[in-house]
Amino acid sequence: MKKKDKFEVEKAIFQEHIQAAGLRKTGQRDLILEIFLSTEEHLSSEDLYSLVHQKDPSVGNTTVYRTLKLLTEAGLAREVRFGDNKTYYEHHYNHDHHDHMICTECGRVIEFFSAEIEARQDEMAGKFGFKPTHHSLRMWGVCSDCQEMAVETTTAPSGAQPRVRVKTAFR
Amino acid sequence: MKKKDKFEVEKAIFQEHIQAAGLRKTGQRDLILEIFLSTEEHLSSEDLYSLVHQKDPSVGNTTVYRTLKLLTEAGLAREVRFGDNKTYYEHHYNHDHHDHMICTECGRVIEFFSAEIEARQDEMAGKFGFKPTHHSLRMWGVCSDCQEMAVETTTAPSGAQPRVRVKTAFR
DNA sequence: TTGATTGCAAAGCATTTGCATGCTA
DNA sequence: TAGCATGCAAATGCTTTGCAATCAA
Repeated sequence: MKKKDKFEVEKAIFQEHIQAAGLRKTGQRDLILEIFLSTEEHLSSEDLYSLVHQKDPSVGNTTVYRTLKLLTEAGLAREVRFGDNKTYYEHHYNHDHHDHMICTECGRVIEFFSAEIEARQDEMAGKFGFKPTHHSLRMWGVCSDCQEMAVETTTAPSGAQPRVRVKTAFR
Repeated sequence: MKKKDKFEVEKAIFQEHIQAAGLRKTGQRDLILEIFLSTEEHLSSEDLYSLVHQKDPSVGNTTVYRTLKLLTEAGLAREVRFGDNKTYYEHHYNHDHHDHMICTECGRVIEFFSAEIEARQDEMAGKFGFKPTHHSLRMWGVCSDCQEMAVETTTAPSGAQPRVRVKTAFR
């Protein structure tokens, strides 16, 4: 049996978006998409550009910007901002909605989700007759690792932590 | 009895901050603070600059930027971003913490507060051993006025709305 | 008098745009 | 072949910085 492409669904979505918009499939777009999908991190355009550049130095900066915008329109990527005046992109397709905690010491980003918070948000919107399309909740502070460092403890990270995906921005 | 300055407390705080940091009181800073305090809106540096410029055309753009930063440090102003890549400033002293709903049609900003959301946030942070210093919750969508416009109703805004302060950004 | 403050112009930075060339459909 | 895509350089837009002149303490 032929081995299936790990990202075939995402690629099909992109393909569909491309065609629906009367655009064209190109080697650059394919490469950028491939690398974006294989990187489970919050990437700035610059980050992605340097990864792409390693594989194919002929690809230009502008194309990465333009393609990221395309991926966002296609619903494959989502823009996020962490306060350093850069736009980061994260996977959007098949990824649950979540919010972010950003460590101001090390730049680590913790993704979390609270159904209760979401519910209260909708409730508040309803009170004002406001129809929300999307939202953004971010908390800045100090992550557990950086707190430990600050007090110079040697205690090993203890016990069962809640499930969390940790990523790093602020390169 | 002498009439008291409406903003004497804020001015005293600024004065104190100025002195504590070994800085100097100047006419420009006084004017900028005065105008900032008298404007109950979300102001970009450019907005504030043009207001200041009307009173005193000799004040420069840069000074407004620098002073807004100073006001933020002094705890009198708070930076907010609504997604148009500008930094807005709102009053911070003696103003309750709140979050924002931003109408993507007209730029109207609705301030709201939910103790429950705040509590859930702290709870989530606690789960991850994260010590939050501040946070930002924003919802984008369509405000009630713009929804009415969209469906071309002539119904007058009905009934008792929750207390809300409405401001406008995106000038 | 000393050193902070100011305004101007220039520089920064992330991102966008104009345009000639290249390439997909 | 038509016209979208690309890469480069230049342009943007907001914000910061360098610097000489000014001004507060």
